[in-house]
Amino acid sequence: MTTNQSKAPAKRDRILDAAEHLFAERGFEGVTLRQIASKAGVDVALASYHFGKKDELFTAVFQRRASELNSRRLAALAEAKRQAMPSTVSVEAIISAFLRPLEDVQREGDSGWHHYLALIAYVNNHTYWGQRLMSSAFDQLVTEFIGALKAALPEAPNDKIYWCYHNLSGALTLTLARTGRIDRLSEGACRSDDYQSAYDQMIPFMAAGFHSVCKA
Amino acid sequence: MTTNQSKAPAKRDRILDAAEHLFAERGFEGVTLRQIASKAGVDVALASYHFGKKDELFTAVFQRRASELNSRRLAALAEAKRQAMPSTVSVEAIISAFLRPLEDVQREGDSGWHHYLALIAYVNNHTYWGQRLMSSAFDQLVTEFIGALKAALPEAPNDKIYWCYHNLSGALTLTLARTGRIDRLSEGACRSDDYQSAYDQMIPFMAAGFHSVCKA
DNA sequence: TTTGCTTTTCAACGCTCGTTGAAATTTGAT
DNA sequence: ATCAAATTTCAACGAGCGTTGAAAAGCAAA
Repeated sequence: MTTNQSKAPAKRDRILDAAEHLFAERGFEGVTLRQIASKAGVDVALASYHFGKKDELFTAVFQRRASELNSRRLAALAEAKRQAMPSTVSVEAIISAFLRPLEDVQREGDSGWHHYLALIAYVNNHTYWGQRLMSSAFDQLVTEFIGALKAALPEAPNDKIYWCYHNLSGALTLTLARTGRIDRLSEGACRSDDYQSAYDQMIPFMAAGFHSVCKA
Repeated sequence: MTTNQSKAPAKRDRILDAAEHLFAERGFEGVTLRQIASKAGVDVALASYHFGKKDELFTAVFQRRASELNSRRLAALAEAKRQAMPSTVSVEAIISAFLRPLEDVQREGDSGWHHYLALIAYVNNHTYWGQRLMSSAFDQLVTEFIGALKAALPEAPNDKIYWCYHNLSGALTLTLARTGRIDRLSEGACRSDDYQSAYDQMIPFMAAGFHSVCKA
């Protein structure tokens, strides 16, 4: 029951990995514990033993990587502030610090991060889970970035900042979902899994949007 | 079996309404046919009689309002083109023609459109349903708007146009999902159901983004 | 090797699911 | 009023669900 240290059983993590993959692909109700256990090579009862109810497993999956992602994004924001010294950091640099860590973990990491980011997309668009999980995992981080944006756009009305962040969050969420729709619409000119191109254009796009809306 | 005309049984439509509401709120697997039938005040077997399998009911719900929405958006685009004559229509006017009809149906209509737009958000972020339903319902319309954007931005690279549309689509999708997240983040300064404010800022935001990315 | 504790499996429970065939009811044309 | 067709309900099916208590296996200290 204590947080296992040196001798962590591998099966517990394999359940988290399998659940991460399947929840991201098919959502909470679209996956059964038996499918998760089967993918993890484990008896179905083991998931209940380690995590309790199904929704507690879902929560555990979601929170597993949240703090590391927050650390990376905060580090990127701090680095942007350091580089901008002594002036204030630009909107473009803030957005870059918000997005590039996602590209990083997706590139370097195993497929776990890949599925985790798709899971964020699922949760962020989901009323029930979004209310419960997004706030506890990411509100503090988002508030930090919003504060930086307010400093970079001192004359912006308060609500405009949040609406602009909403635009950024929505575009990002659709990117993370990787539905393949842009691939079909563009007849192959764009690919859902081409994160670099996605962020290369998204950063100047969103910066221009912020400046356009937040000037008055 | 023929498409019923003058004397349509009301229960068939009540099933569609109930399914629309519940599918939009909880997704395909998050809703049972018994819940739908109960909400419609109807026996559970009636859904199968009218629509066949559960996924055929889902498809019927999604396609019911698609063509009217397409008509409204196409009319708005045609009107924008007419007003711009003899010059070409602006990016901002194109985006407005894409978004404002959504605001219109949500304002005038019964709650059916309200739930339907949330259902679009669900489908658009869903890999399985998105692949199947979005294309058949909306690809033709989107291609029409993309063509207008290409005409308004003649020097824009092809892939940049699609990525910009992707940003627009993502922000719109999160708006339609109405998760309430922006309400909490902004501590009430913004409201998820304030469509007018959402579109008022989204239109200039996206127009500035398009111009910024699609110039080279 | 024994002992105690954690991890894992086994077997089963009570429930709800989507679907269906047949019966009952409603409807509309004659 | 009759009758055939469409609609709606009824009752039940087999399957799969999440969850659980007890048994089995693994493991580390003595």
